[in-house]
Amino acid sequence: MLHDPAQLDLMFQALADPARRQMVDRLSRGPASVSQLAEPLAMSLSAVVQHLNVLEASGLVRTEKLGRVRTCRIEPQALRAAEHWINERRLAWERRLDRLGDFLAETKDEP
Amino acid sequence: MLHDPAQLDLMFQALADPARRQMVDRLSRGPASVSQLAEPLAMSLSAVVQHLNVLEASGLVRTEKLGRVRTCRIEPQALRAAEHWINERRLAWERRLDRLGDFLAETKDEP
DNA sequence: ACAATACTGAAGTTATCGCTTAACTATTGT
DNA sequence: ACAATAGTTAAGCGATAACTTCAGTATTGT
Repeated sequence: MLHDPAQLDLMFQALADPARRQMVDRLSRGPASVSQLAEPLAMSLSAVVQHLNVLEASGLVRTEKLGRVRTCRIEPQALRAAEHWINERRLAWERRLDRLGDFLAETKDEP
Repeated sequence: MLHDPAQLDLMFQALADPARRQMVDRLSRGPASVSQLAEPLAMSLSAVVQHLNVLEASGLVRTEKLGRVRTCRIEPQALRAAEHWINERRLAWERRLDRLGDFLAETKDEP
């Protein structure tokens, strides 16, 4: 259920923005509140919340609110899905190159 | 030289569009001309060329023109760089979880 | 030489993005 | 009770993105 093309779309779109990638990077070192995520970013808290919503909609980040603080954490399964998409394409290409190499090697010294 | 944040930015931005991912997908099965790339896409050839330029600027695709046909192929190194970025963040998170698990296991049955 | 092919480039349009400000709600600390 | 903290929501705005059409340029096949 993670290969849903619509979800993949949201994930890559989410990763396309440098601020959002910075947020993911921060979260890869551990959970954080919204203000903690915002702290290194040169933009309003409001803007950060909007980025966070994009990340959450994409499935890359999950958040949980306790009292007045919203704690955010990475969803590794979603990261894995994006990773997997790229990996499959790259491997398909590289396997193709290998087969081509074999073919050339076999054909080289023939009658 | 592949971890240049600007290049990473271009790559993720390039992958954010479904049409461009479809083009990358097609190219993962082997080189193709611009028209071949355009064929399954419901848009003008001109639009495809624009997408292709984005892909090329990002380093994900390399093209070469012979006569009147431009042949496009995937650049696996660039794909690997994007893959790597995601992988590092995911692993950082998972290692963190592991350490946390170890800590809890050690602390569990103590005086 | 002429027509068809395979792009290329510019201009214009519409929609979406990434922000800002401002006003608001809910929780917590004194 | 009051103020400070933490986040939310809506409106608006300028910039960019994803197209379109149309007019052009090389190349190639007949």
